[in-house]
Amino acid sequence: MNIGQAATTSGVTAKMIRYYESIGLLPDSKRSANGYREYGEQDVHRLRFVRRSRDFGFSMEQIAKLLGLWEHKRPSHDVKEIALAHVAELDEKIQHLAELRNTLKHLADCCHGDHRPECPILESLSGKPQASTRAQAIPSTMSR
Amino acid sequence: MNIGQAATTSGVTAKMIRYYESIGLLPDSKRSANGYREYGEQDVHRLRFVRRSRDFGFSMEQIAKLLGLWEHKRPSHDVKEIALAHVAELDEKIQHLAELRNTLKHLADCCHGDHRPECPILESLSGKPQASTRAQAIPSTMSR
DNA sequence: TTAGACCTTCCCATCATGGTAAGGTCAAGC
DNA sequence: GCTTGACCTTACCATGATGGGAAGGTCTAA
Repeated sequence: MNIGQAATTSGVTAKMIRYYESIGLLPDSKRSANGYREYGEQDVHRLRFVRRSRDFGFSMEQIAKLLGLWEHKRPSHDVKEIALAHVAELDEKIQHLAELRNTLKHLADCCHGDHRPECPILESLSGKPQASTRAQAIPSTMSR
Repeated sequence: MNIGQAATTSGVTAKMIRYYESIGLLPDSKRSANGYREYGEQDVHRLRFVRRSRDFGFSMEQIAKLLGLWEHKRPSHDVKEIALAHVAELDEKIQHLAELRNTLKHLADCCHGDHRPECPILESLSGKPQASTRAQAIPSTMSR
C-alpha cells in the first residue's frame, strides 16, 4: 500500500512517517517502480506501535529502544525498566505542575477580582513579599 | 546598567532579554553612546516579573497580557480571569498526565520483568487486545 | 599597549509537527 | 488521447523558548 493508506490505517500522518524514516526510527521503506514508498501489514503494525508510544508520552529516544526490544523479543525486564523510568518522569512532572497549580489557585482565591487594581497575583509575580501568602515557594523552571 | 548586570540581578539571561525585546514583549531599551543597552531598576523589576511568570508556566502571550495589566494598573478582575484560565489549563494537563501515568504503571505492574519476552507493556503498545487489561483507554495525544 | 571581560548582530540547532511549493504519477471520465 | 484530480516525491520554512557560537566593536585595568 502507499503512504497515504498506511497513514490512515495507522493513524500516523504521511508527514510523520517520512520524518520517522529520515531520523532512522523506522527503516527505509521499499519503493515501487515509480518511486512511491510501499508498506505492508507489518509496517502498519510498527507505525501503530510508534503512535501508541507517543500517546503514552514516550520520547523518540525511548520509543526507539522500545521498538528494538519489541522487534527483537528481548527480556521483559528491559521493557519494564524503561516503562518505570517513564512513570517516574511523569510523577515528577505531575508534582511540579500540581505545585504551580496550587500556588496559582491560592493567589487567585486571594484576589478580589473586582474593579480595583490591587491584586495578590500581580504582586506575587512582581516579587513583592506577600502578607497572607508569605514566601510562597515558586519552584524554579523545569523542562517545559 | 548594562545587559549583563541586568541579567544577573533579574535572573533572565542576556540572550533572553534580547529575545524578549525582539518579539516586542519588552520595549526597546535605551542605548548608551556606544550602542550598549542600558537598564534601570524599573527594567530589572519588569524582567523579574517576566521570569516569575515563566516559572509559573504562563505562555509568552499570557505574560504579555499580565505585564500590560500590571503596568497599567488594570482591574484585578482581568488578572484573576487569566490566572484562573491558566489553573484550568494546568488541571487538564495534570489529569491527562495522571491518566497516562496510571495506565503505564498498571501495565508495568502486570509485567513479570524477567528474562522472558512476554510483556503486557509491549503488547499494549503494539495494539494487541489485553486479557487482564482489556480496553485500557489510552487518551489521545494532547499538546506536549 | 595589551589582555580579557564585556557588548553588538547574525546565524544555526533543538524537537515534533504542520504548511506549502514545484513537480512527477496514476486512474477515471470525456 | 487528453484533462482533471487525487495521490506521491523532495525540499524548504515556521513554530516556541532557549542555547551556542562566530565575527567584530568597546571598555577597563595592569
